[in-house]
Amino acid sequence: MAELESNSELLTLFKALADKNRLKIIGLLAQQSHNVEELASALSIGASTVSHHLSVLSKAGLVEGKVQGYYSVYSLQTRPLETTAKYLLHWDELKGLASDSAGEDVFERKIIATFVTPEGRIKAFPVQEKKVLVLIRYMLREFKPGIEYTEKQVNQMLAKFTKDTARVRRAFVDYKYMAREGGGGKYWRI
Amino acid sequence: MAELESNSELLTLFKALADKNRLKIIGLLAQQSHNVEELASALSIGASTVSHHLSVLSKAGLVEGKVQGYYSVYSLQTRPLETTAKYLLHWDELKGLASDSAGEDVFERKIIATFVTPEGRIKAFPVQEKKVLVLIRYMLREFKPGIEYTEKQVNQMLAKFTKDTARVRRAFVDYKYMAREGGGGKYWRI
DNA sequence: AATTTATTTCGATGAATATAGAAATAAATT
DNA sequence: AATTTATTTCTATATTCATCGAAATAAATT
Repeated sequence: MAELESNSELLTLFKALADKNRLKIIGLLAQQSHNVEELASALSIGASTVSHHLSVLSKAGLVEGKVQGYYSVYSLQTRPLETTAKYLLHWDELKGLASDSAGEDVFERKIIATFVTPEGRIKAFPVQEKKVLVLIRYMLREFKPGIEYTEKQVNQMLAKFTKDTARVRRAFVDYKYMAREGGGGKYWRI
Repeated sequence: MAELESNSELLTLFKALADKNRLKIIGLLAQQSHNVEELASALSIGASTVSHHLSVLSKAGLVEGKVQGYYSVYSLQTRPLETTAKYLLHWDELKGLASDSAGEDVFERKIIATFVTPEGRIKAFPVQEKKVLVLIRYMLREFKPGIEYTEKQVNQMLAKFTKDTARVRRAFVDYKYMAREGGGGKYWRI
C-alpha cells in the first residue's frame, strides 16, 4: 500500500481491520513474530484460514512475511497504522472521501477549497459574483426546504460560516434562494 | 460507544468504516450535515439503505442525528475517530487485542507485563527462578523448532531483548529448551 | 531423487450483510 | 382529525466473505 492513502486503499485497510480474528492476529504479532501454525493454534482455527487472513492483512500492508527455514514468519508493519491514525486525526481530510460521488462539480469544489477553511468557515469573500454565489449556495445547504427559520435562527446558523451574517442573509433573498415573510421575519427556502 | 475502547468496540468501529458507501457518507458529513434523502441521492442508493448505514455508523458513535422539522439531520462525530487514531498510534497497546485468546496463562502474562517494556525489551531479570523461566520461554518463542542457529545468530536475535545475551543463551541450554552441537556452535530447539 | 513439513491455493458451504421495496411510524401542515 | 412528507422498520434477496478440507506448491532433510 502506498504512503499516500487513496480512498480505496483506506477501504482495504479498514476492511482488513474489520474482523475479529484478524484483530487478534495483529495483537499477537504486536507481541512477537509468529508463523502460521502458531497463529492457527492460538486462535483455534485452521491454518488455511489463517493463511487467508494473513493475505488480507498483507494486501493492506499490515503484515509482512519472510521465509525462515520450514516456516514463514509474519511480523507486524506499523507504518500503515500510523499513517491511517494521522489521517483520522485530521478529519477535515475526510471530506475527500466523498470525492468520487457526484456532489459538487469541479469548479465549485475548487472555489470552496480556496475560500473555505478546513473547519468550514469562509476565509474571505471573492470579488467575482459567480464565485460569491458558490459560497452562498454552499451555506444555503444548511437550510432545509419546507422549514421556516426566524431571522435570529438564520443569523445563528450563518455565524459558524462568517461574521457578516447580514450580507449572506440578504444575498439569500436577493438571489431568490430564500423568501421572507414581510412582518414577522420568517425565512424559508424556495 | 464508551470513551474507553474495548476490543469489541474497536471491532464495531472498524466494521462501520469498512464499507464504501459508509465512507462516502462520512466524507459528505465531514463537509456538512445532511438529511437522509440528500445522502441517498448523492450516493444513488435507496433511502432505506442509507438509513441502515446511518444506524450502523450511529452504533459506532460516528454520527448523530437530530430531528429538525420534517427531516432528521445527521452530523459527524469526530471524537471516536480521534480516540481510535490515538489508539492506533500507540500500537504497543494492540497487544491487548489478543487478550481473550488462549495464548499465555494469567500468571505468565502478569510477569511479562511487569518485566517487559512495551517495546518488548526485558527491563530487569526477576530474582525468583520461576519468574525468570517465564521470560526465558518468552524469548524462546522467537526461535522456531527444526531450524539451526549459529551462536552469532542467537546473540543477534536475543539482542533486541537484553544486553546480557550470554545469560539467556546459557539458560536455554541449562533448562533444556535448546541443544547445542559441541564444536561448531549450532543451536536448535528441542 | 524421494520424503517430510509448512504454507498456499482451490472449491465448496454457511453466515453475515448490503440492498431494495413495502409497511409502519413520526412529525408537521391543512 | 386527516393528509402530506421523511424516516425507520420489516421482509426478502443477492452478494460478500470467513471457514474448512483437499490438493498443489515450496523448502529443507534424507
